[in-house]
Amino acid sequence: MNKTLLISGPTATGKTALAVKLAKHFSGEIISADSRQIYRGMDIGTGKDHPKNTPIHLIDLINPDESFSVAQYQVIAVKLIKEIQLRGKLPIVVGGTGQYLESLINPEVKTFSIRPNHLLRFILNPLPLFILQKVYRLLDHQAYFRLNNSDVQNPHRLIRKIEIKLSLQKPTPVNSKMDFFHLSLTAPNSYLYSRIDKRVGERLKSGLLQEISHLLESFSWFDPGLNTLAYKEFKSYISNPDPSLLKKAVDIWRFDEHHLARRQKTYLKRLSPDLTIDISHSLPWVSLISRITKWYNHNYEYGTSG
RNA sequence: AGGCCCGUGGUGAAAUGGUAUCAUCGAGGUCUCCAAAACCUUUGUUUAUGGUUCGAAUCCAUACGGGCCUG
Repeated sequence: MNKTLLISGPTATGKTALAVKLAKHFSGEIISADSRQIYRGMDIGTGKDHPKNTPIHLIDLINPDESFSVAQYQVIAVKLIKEIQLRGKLPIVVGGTGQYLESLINPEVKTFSIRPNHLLRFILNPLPLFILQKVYRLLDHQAYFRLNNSDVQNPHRLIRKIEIKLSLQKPTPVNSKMDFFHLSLTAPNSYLYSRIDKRVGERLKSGLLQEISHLLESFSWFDPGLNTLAYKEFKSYISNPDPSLLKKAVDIWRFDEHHLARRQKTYLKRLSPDLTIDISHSLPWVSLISRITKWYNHNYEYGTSG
């Protein structure tokens, strides 16, 4: 049994609620693929509004002053998926972090195994873009000219590419062969935006600002966790609680959420889901269940290329 | 009603009479260790009608819209 159900979708599409229902129906266990819900204590802003009686794996893994990466996620998630499958249950991966999902769908890519070189990053970080371009061009002339217009101007991506090029490690892929069913939720932008705006108001009311103040007792704005939507926008307001700054912060937060939803949509489109459901229409529950059941019961032992 | 200001993309601003620019929103995209990150591309503008001028967002007139002051 190597079946794994994937539920993706931009923010505010109700992925978790659907996952909980499907977990009951198929006797599954939920695994989060969310790069922000891994932070402990960041609950309201990242939307950890999960039902208490349903356990969710891979949330609350680290403190806001620690950093985490896809490479780590990939290793932990693959291991966990296998464990759940051995227990005879269906792993249901739920999340909106496209890169995390992609690391499970395409595990054969090897560069994740090349570890970060913090000294190198420290040296390269302050350098201007054109120097980074020059360095990478010297290291790998052909690859440099194959870069697209977006990547060639992206310092982070250039630094990572230089790091890989200079690494002495031998790249090794993660071993994982799985049968995924990728269900993706979506909706028109205007529909998502109004849901987001409503949710923003609710999160403020449920005490987001108190959560931020509480976090700041132990952590700082420089910590990676606090550089997150729903938190970073309040930096200036927290240091100077002026009502006009609050309104500004909330507006920017809303726009950041809209922007996020759009980027998530483009990323998830690229992953070509097996089934995409528009949540602005009513959910076709019966046909959805039968579709998943069909996949779940189908045996791939012979006759398919895998 | 009179007087004085002001009208530039959806929003906020810039432009000695000389190619209307920038930010933001909006839209599309890139992607295998910051990914809720970082980066790229892009639609859209001088309130209207006249006038002066080789040339008007800019100067003038009128209308319309807004603000402030006075009654």
